Amino acid sequence: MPETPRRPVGLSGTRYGNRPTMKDVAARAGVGLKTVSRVVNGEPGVTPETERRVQEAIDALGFRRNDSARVLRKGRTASIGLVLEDLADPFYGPLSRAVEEVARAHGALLINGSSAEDPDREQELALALCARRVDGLVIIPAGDDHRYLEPEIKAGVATVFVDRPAGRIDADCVLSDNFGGAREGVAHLVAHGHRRIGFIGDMPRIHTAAERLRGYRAAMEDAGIPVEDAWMSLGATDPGRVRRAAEEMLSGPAPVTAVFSGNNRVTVTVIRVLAEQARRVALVAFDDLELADLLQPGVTVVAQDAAAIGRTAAERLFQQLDGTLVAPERIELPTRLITRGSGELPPAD
Amino acid sequence: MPETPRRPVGLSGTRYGNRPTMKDVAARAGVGLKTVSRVVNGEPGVTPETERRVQEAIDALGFRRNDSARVLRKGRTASIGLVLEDLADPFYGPLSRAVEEVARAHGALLINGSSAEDPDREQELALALCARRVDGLVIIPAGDDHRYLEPEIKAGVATVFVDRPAGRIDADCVLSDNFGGAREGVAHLVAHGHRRIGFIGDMPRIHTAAERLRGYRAAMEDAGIPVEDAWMSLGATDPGRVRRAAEEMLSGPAPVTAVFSGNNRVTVTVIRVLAEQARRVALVAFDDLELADLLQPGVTVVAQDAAAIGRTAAERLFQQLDGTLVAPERIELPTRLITRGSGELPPAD
DNA sequence: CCCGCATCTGACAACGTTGTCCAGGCCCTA
DNA sequence: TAGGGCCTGGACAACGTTGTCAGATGCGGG
Repeated sequence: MPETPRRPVGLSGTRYGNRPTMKDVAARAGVGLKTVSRVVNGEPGVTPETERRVQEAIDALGFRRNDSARVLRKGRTASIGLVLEDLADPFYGPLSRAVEEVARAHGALLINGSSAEDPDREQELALALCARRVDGLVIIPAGDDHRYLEPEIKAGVATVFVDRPAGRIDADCVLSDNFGGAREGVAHLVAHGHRRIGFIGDMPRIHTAAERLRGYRAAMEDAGIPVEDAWMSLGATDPGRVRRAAEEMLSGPAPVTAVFSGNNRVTVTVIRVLAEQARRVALVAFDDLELADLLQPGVTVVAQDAAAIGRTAAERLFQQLDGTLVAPERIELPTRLITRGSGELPPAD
Repeated sequence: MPETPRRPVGLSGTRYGNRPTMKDVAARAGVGLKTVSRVVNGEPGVTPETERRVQEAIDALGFRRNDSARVLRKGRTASIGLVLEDLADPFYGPLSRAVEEVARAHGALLINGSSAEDPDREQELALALCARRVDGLVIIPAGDDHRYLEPEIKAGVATVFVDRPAGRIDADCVLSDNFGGAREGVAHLVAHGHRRIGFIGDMPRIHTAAERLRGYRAAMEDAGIPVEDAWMSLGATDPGRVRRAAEEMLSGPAPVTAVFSGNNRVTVTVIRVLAEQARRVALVAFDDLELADLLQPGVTVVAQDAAAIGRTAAERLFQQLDGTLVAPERIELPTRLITRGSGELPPAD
């Protein structure tokens, strides 16, 4: 994605086009303004004859109700905002879709934006959405301080954090069991005889990355294996860096015999590197991949259910709006270990 | 994605929360309404001292400008709508992200919705977006009649169709060269000695599917190969159907020796089926896949550049809004044949 | 024939912002 | 010191809709 010049989110320029309003319709139909409103909204108390005249005028003028004005009057926008990291990431597509589906079921539209993992951009987006008066906000946090949302939440904007917890405020959040999933995945490798197990993850300032790392450490400790620094790579997930990290831990006198990959972006690079190795290196990856079962060997993964996460978050959001909920809660969804071969390879010393 | 109950897109319920308005800020700062507006919008003509007082009041009250009201007044929403088929589809993620990026560069937000390939839902969504007075609309059509948009376009809503052309109206559209790409892909198989080549595509009522089929036929005709009905499957792309179709054309006395797969959903199933076959069957697939190069053999694909398509469409949309454009145009973006092995397999008769 | 009631309709204010325009105060100059 | 111009600030209308409320109309019964 190319860097595009930034311009503050806001309005500019002049009015485009000229649309008929209810007033125009009323004039044409020879009725009052409110009668048009009644017809448009299907309210009772309009004679069939009057309704027909109004409907005709509507059709003739191509009138369409202006929901902006409606929003202003009613105070609700019937739209929710979704701030995520990158819509192009295969993990967020299904998540976003699930949120949209729930929103749709509640008659709401979805506005979304990508933070590109930039806390400032996350804040800018979230506040822009609040300025639009979205009824609720689903946020996949990039930053770790969300106090800027306090006035919004106080003002009634329903808010659910997803994938990573909110920072420095008390709010609903829906997470995967990153710790448990990673621990299970690494334990799986241990169970297949591995002791020198590498971990390649994202920057630990990202909650999921930190939790998965913690899971890795826990599993190793459970197995009584002291972890060596050379086995861990915690940093950016660009292919170059991951490749170097992988190659490094696969070389030397005591190379790792298995790798635990911390997320889907890391995984694709790791798979490439492993495919180039002479010896077979075991792999368990966090996040599922579309063709994981067709590779040789199939990739054993710790799968998150992105759709379930999105659905849960959105449902909770609307529960907040319904007033069903009282206290913020932290919901952790389980992960699922799917064995396909790569995680069951024995150590090749 | 589970089917969710439908509810018409619209507003309901009562106002949530109570937010401070400019009036409140003005009262607290002891200034006039318009002065607050000036400060909020960074307009000139306010003494530093007054500005400070206003800013204090804003911070104290947690005021945030209500963009709904602003929209109503200014007539522009600084938001564009994107109607696509399914956000969870890996082809649309990058496309959506590219549109968002361009929108962001123009200070606009992106509202998007999935049509789920349902024409009614497409229309419902598009009109809901128009009611929100989006400045522009990027549509990946599900239906083939878009006359319902005529009043909107006349009223000044910029509109660009993507991936498939508009139906029965004259509008900008940005497409891949589906015909050329498919023709090239099939010709590639012919060049490697194949004559019995299967085609598994989507329903021909979908423009891209029809074009790719046309490309297939053209390439076969170029090669002087009469196409047999048994070699073609044109229907839904659910795994079951695709699997049956593939297995059918791979059996019998004169099975196909190569398959051209019409889109990414078809491809994943076809790959599975081919992997189960005793003999090696060549494959060229329309649409690239994330791990295509890591499979055995690597999958030869005709790749579309989803990001470029999205970017082009969005840029054209904003050109419409700038008044730079005059007549609707049809833009076709080239595809790219990427050889990775599966398309270069010789026929195994 | 008139009253009461039910039904239908429309005038008007309000939502929160921005654009227009004018008032008042200040400073500078004659 | 009076007059003119400039700068700051505010009153008011307007954007297009919906909620409130009261007026108009029609009909049946007393």
